[in-house]
Amino acid sequence: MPRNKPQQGADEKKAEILEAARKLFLDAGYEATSITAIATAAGVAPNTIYWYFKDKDELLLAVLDQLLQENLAEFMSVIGRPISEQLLWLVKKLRGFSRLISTVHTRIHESNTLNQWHSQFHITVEQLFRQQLQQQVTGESISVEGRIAAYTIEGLVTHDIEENAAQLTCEALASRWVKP
Amino acid sequence: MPRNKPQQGADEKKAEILEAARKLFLDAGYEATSITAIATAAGVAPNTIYWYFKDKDELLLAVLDQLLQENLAEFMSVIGRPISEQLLWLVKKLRGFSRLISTVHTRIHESNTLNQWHSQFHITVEQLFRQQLQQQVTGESISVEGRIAAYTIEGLVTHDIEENAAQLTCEALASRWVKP
DNA sequence: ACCTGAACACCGTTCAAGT
DNA sequence: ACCTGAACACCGTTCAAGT
Repeated sequence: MPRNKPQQGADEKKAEILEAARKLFLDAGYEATSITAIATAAGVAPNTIYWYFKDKDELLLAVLDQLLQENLAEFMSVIGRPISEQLLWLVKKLRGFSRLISTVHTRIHESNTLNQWHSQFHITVEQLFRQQLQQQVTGESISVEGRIAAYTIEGLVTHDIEENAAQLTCEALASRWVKP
Repeated sequence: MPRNKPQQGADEKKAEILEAARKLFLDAGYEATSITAIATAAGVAPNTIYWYFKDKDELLLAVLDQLLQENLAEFMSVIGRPISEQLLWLVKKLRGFSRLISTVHTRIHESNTLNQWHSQFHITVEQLFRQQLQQQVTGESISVEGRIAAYTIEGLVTHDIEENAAQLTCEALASRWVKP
């Protein structure tokens, strides 16, 4: 005997908590954002959050999933352009999440689920690179080139250097892949 | 009128605290290590630590300084070898500190002194690369190549992939810098 | 099913007091 | 100068109790 109206407003509440967490995580960073702060912003008691999310890490995971989904779609639209432009676009885009990216790398060692998410993320990203490098690079070095690109971009993002230097670096990366 | 014996055993105590912190930070990570745990390992009361160090970040800084000094000297001895070997040596060496490296990147946003230390560290490292690339790469791209190398190594270290993949990546990096 | 008040164990840090 | 007991404000999380 199924319930047709399980609860109205419940999913909305969860969305509100997630939205509050997202804003605070991006603005102040994961570490500096307390559960209490999220609860206050969402208009609930702190422990209410634990009805919707297992713990603070699962809240982070939900935010990451949301950000990934949004920006992956956006990235697809830029895929036709020259590779150096794609790379620079990625760097600029990811700059907004640099704090969170560092947090993920740190919390990998404390949260197993976050570790899995991160691995899956890199697999996804490197597959994207692979597709583009397929016609430009000899077979055996594709995975290596993908890694160099991924790590360099990660470095450019998390070490926020000047925009000009980032552009030069992206061009240098792309120039590696022109066919002889 | 100078004191000749300012206090005996005082510097030793500080060294003991530092040693305890270093071991715990490397074994369990900075975040998972409480001041109380360090104090217990050093045989003092938790608040005693604050007589020797301003806060937990300054303790981290002291550990980093110590590790840097030791391993910089060690690195000098490998400087004659082929570049790809140097890179792989670096990766293997830094693997032992990967947790701490991630922590530094995260805490940059919370601690100003740590931020300064990190900037200075990258300047030092890139200067080392620059010296070696000087004879192999055209002048204008030296800083870019140094950055790619530094970030790739950082990625190899913090994403602990298989040793073989790391080696291939180091060789690919080095092969970029052979003179035509 | 959904939400909360109260409590728990812990955290980094401070302060007044001891020697 | 060096060290500590006690306290402070806070943290993420749990639990019994309410609706």
